[in-house]
This record gives sequence, structure tokens and C-alpha cells, in this order.
Amino acid sequence: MTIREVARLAEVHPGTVSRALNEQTRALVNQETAERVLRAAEELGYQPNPIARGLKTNRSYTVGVLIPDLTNPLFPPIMRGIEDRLGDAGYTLLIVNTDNDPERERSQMVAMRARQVDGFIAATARLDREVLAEAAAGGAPIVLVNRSLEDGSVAAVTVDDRHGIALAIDHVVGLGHTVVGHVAGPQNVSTGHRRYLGYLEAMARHELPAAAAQVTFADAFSEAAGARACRELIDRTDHVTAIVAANDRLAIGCYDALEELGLGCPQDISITGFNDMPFVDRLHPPLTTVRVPQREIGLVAAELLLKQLGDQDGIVGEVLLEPTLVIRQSTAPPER
Amino acid sequence: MTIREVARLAEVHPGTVSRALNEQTRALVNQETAERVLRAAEELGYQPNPIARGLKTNRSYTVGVLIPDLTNPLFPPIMRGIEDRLGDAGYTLLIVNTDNDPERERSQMVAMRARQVDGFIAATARLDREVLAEAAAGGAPIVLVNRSLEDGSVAAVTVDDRHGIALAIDHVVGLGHTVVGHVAGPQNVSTGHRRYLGYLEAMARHELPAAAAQVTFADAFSEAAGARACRELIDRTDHVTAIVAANDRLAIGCYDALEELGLGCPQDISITGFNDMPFVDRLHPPLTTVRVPQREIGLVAAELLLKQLGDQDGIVGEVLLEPTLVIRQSTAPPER
DNA sequence: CTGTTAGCGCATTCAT
DNA sequence: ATGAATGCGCTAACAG
Repeated sequence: MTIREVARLAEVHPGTVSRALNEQTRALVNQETAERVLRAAEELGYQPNPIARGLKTNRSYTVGVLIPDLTNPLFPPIMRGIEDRLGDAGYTLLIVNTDNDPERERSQMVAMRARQVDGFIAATARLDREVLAEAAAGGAPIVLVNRSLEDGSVAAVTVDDRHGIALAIDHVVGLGHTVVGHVAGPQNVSTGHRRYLGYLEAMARHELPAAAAQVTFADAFSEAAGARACRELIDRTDHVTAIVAANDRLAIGCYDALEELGLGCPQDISITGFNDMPFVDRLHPPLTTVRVPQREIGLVAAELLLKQLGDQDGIVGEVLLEPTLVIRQSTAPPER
Repeated sequence: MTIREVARLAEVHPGTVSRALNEQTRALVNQETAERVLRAAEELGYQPNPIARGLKTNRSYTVGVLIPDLTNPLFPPIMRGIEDRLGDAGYTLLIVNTDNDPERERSQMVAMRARQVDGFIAATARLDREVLAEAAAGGAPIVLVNRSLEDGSVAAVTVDDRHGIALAIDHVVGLGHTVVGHVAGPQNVSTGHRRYLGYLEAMARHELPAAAAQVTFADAFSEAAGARACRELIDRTDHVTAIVAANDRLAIGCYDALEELGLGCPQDISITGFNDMPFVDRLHPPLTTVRVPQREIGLVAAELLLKQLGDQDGIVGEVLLEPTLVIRQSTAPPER
């Protein structure tokens, strides 16, 4: 089914068919001619060939999405948000997993640019400025998800990590805890770093001590790393009664460490997570955690990208989404 | 960067560049000319434009993947398997969620065909023959995942549901259970139906009763539906000591129902699931379940598709992957 | 308002 | 072994 067959049936020139079929240019063509063309196209089940169109217009109506790992339950809802919004706008997604490997990120981006993607949404933790600049130089708009550049030169949508941690700390402090530890994430990942800063900030606001001994750093956002960091924390300061973990997986690691040490949660130590992953409401005890609006992150990221795709120079800067606290049973007042 | 710029630098005709750059046709060109072209391309950082190539060759090196819902933890590992294999082969994925809506499936498939995808991998539960036939008529190979057509006319990779259920039943029967119930999934979904058949089969093999009262049907693969079905089952036959659920989410629903009824698992009733979703090892009790090799499913599906993409007529028929039983603590011998 | 023409970047046929 | 020419399906600039 080509445009020419439609033209033959409608008895007009192919160029006219193109104009009639295109929203933008429909105005240029006579009302009833347009209708005739539309009917002909309908009848033949004509579908424009986006490949051919892209060759001419340099637009593929395709956007590249880079994520570290689809298998991480954090990402699918974000992807759904992106797809829902971008799909409505007629875009198709090319999704690739990078496993946070910089080389892979690079090569995937190059490959996608070759495929003429109109823009990128990148959820990868680190993506060096160089790669970003390179992509931007190619004229492709980029929206960052879950991270941002300090200078705000690239559009980004993130959740307010500091506020999220503050919610958790306000909660445990409100419960009566005064010695609150932090199992921090990797500091070279922006979420890890920001949550750590949020911890320091909130503790200071409450005029509570946040000594170095009260914080341990996990070298990855994994259960095992969380367990290690938690053991280390308890080793160092045995009077901690609450631990704010930088994410749910670290919190689960804390559960493991407590169990190993024969400590109970929340009787001996309260624990909070971050993300509200699926099924953390079914852990024992159900995890008190900071919920991030994942689907909305995707929606907003898509929206920002569409803006940039439309206007020549869209919005840059960062959109901060507000997290909320979900109180379950891993937190309780400290025992006297 | 076009082929012409490379041609200019290498001082040859664009046609020659095309030949030199293409594995298939490299033989047609002089050894050292080819090298010169390759070097020029390298130097300019030339990337062939797949859009233009696709227009000419009618191949996009793109495959469409239809899944019900990326948010279902079952799918991401499958997707990774598909991506890993197909990515190596130079293909890019267009992934769409259909939410099991037939109309959406249809429209997405049409849209993807318009985008000239070279083939499809479909993991959607139902996909009427009509849509399949339509796509096949367009000449695009299709591989089904997690379902198959009775007549084997379409390539499919599925896990051996009947054997999986048999593993679960052999296990609980081995533990000493004789009254084993089944919380079945929706019967209009092939996995739901096959697992039900597997239950009947295995019970018969053990010469154990499998009365209608021992089976209830959930109307969806959800926790709520599982809980409903489980309550109904226990209402009807209060002497059941083990329940084999058609998947993990139904099993979790069973947990909920037992808790509500004040029954303990596994003391009062043993429960098994199917899929081995993430975190079911952290439920209370950790769930005994049938593990399906999800990533491998993706890998094999990709492999089958590549076969069809290569040869003109590849393999059809069904590949059955073997599940394994993961024994945890939701199953125990019945109390006397 | 519509027909005509050219060309996007590439692969491929036909000459040479 | 390479150059020249053609066309994939479409849009856009230009005529009329």
C-alpha cells in the first residue's frame, strides 16, 4: 500500500494525497478532495510508511530510552508512564538496558542516533557529560530521569530525595527515636548522595547527632551490601534504635542483618526504606518506606521531551516530584 | 555523514562504498579499495543510516515485542533474554504493552507493521488467530511466548506447565498429603488451562481424588482473586491439607485467605506457587514454587525468530522449556 | 488549490 | 572491479 495507490483510487496526484493525509498540511487542500483521499486511504487500509517519511523529514517518531536494568522493579512503572504519554503522541520507544556500563551506554546511544531517534530519555545513573554533549550536539533532546546535572543544563525529572529522607526521619523522630543511623547508598550515584545529604540535613534540623559512626555506606543498592553496611553500623554504635536506609533493597538487607544478630524489627530497631517497591508491603514486618511516584516520573519525563520535540528550545532545568511516606510496621517507638 | 562523504574521502564511487561496507557484497570489491573505504568510514565516524537502508531493502532490523504489562515481574527477565540475543544480532526492539486488550493488540501490531518491523515476539495471552494470520500474511515471522496454537502452525516457546504442576504435586504427595486442592487460574488463558490439566493428570497418576469440589477457579491471576478462590475452596472441602496454586500471585492470595481464616501455613495447609517471582523467597513463609526459566524463554524465543528471519521458512512448532521446583517453607508434611 | 519535480541515503542493476 | 543510473515511499519547494 503506497501513497500512489491511494492517489490512483482518489484520482489525484500523490503529492495531494500526502498533503491531505497530513494534519499539518490538510488545510492546503480542498475540503472535498481531502475527504475523497481520506476515504480512499481508508478503503485501501493505507498506512503511511514511517521509514520513508523519516528519510525525508529526518524525524523517526521514535525515542530512545536508556535504563540500567529493566529487571529492577523500579523501572517498569516509569517505562509505562513514558510509553503511555509518548505513545499517545505517536512515538514509539526503543528501549535498551545498559547495566550501567558506560561503554554500553555510549554504543547504544550511537546506535540509536544512527536509527534517527528524535530524542532520548535516560535513566542511567551516570552518563558522562561527554556522552550527553555528544548526543546533544546531534540535535537530539534529552531528558534525564532520576538524576540531574548540577548546572541544570539538561532537562531532568527526579524525586525530591532530601525531602523523602526528611519524611522518614521526621517519622522516626516523632516516634521518639534520638539515635538514628543511616545505611547510605553508593555516593557516586546521585540518589545515594542526595539521600545522604538529606539525612544530614534532617538530623541537623532536629538538632540530633549525626556522627560519622552512625552512617555506613553500601557499595551497591543490593540486599547483600545493605546487610553488610547494617552489620557494620550496629557494630560501631550499638545504641542505634532506628535505621533509615537509602532504598528498599538496602532496607531488606538490614532485615537480614538484624535477623542474623538476633535483633527484632521494630522492637529493637526500626527500619525505613525508599521507593516502595512491589511486595515490600508483604515483608515481615511490612516495610515503612518512602513512596516515589514512578509512573508519574515517566509521564513528566515524556511531557518534557515532547515539549523539546515541539518547540525548538523547550524547557530545561529540573522537575522535582514529591515523594510520600508510607507507614507500615517496621517502625515503632523505641523501647525504654 | 553520508555514504557520499566517505566516497569522496576514499576517492571512489558511492556505490563502491556501499559494497565495501556491506559484509555480503565486500567480495565484489578489490581488497585494497575495500580497506581504503573502511578506513575512510572509520575516520569520518560514518554510521550507515538504517532508515535509508530499510527503505531500499524492506528490512528495518527492528522487531516488535508485544507484552501484556511490563509491570508484571514475570516479563522483564524475558525481555532481557530477548534483548540480549536480538541485540547481539543487530536488532532493536520496539516494545509495547497491550494490557491484554485485543483492540490494542491489533492496533499496535498494525502500527508496528507500518514501521516495517521484521518480525514479532508476542507474549500476550490471547491473540486471536485473525490478528496472527493478518500479521503472518504481511510476511512477518512471529514467535509466541508463554502460549501456543494447538496446531503448532506458529513458532512458540512455552514452559511445560503440566510438568511444572506435576513437580509441585509430586512434592506435596511425597510429603504425605492426600487431599490436594487446586486454585486454578482463568481458563481462557492457556497457562491457566494447562496447569489445571496438569493438576488433573498428576492427581490421577497418584490415584488420588481430584473432585470438582477440590478445585476453584480464580477469574484473574491476582492476589485478590486467589484469596477469593482459596476461601471458596476451604469452605467447600475443609479437609484439604495442601493447595497447589496456578501461580505465585494466586498463592499469595491463598496466604491472605489462610491468615483471615486463622489457619497457618504450612502447619494447617501447605501451599505452592508457580513462576518464582522476585521476593517470594521473602514472604512468610518463603514460598515453595515452580521456577520457570524466564530469561531462557526470551533467549530461545529470540533464537527462533532469528532462524525465521534468516532462512525463508524457519522452524515452527513449540519449544517446551522445563521448569524446576524450588522447595521453601510453605510446604510441610500434613499434621496428623 | 493541485500537479510537477527533486531528493532524503542507500542498495542494486546494468554498463563499462 | 568499479562507475552510472534507478528507485524504495514520501515530503517539500516550486509552478501553474
